Amino acid sequence: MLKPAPGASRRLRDFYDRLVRVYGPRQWWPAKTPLEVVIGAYLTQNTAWTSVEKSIANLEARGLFTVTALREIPEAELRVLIRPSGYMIRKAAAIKAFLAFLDACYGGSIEKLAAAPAEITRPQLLALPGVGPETADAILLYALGQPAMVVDEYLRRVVTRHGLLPVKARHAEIQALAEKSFHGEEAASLARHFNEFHAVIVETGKLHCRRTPQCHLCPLAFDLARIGGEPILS
DNA sequence: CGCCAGGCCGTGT
DNA sequence: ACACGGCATGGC
Repeated sequence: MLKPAPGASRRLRDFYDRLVRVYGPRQWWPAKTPLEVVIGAYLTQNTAWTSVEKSIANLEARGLFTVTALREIPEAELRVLIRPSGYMIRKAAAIKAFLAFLDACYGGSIEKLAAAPAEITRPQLLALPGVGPETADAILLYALGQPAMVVDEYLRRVVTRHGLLPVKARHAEIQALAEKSFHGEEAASLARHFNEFHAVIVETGKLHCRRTPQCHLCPLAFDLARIGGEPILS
């Protein structure tokens, strides 16, 4: 088991607090309805949000942001509409699989899905094709309102490059560290913090270069590293 | 042009 | 158990 560095959860909490002070609060997901959050969560996998917006506009124009409409549109047509956001074959199949699951297990109702406990729904989501931990937790948090911490590539870069966790750290370990950073919070405010954390991480994501192995060596990250006039994680 | 984007999955060690 | 390549498209 890879151990976090001493004080890692407190340092990550400080980082979060400072990010919110500068970039937040966002209380977030750029979508109008829970169903639109779900679709967006699939479409944005390894894809720029600007590309996702084109697909969403296509779906919107066809009135497809209802369970009924999405259920009825042929998969081949769905592919064409989501083409701008890439991986159209996989993503169309995955979205169709979600609708089938929603129909089979929750009567086609997002509300019923949201009412079920995450201990049940998270494994169900993870069993769907095209749903890994980030997509599952994004759906749980932003579409279903449940306290699930979303761990993405940007957060991974932050915690590993600033030495909070070893570079080998697994997804679950990063998630555990992030959740521990909010230890002692009221259950109700947990979802609000998780929402805000992922929101500001995405907001500043471009500052964590893909190539540069050390944040403090990256010119862009250097700006981020001085949030509030002092090093964020040192 | 080449790299990157709010991952996930199948395959080979 | 883990590393690695493929998946599609568009923006910069």
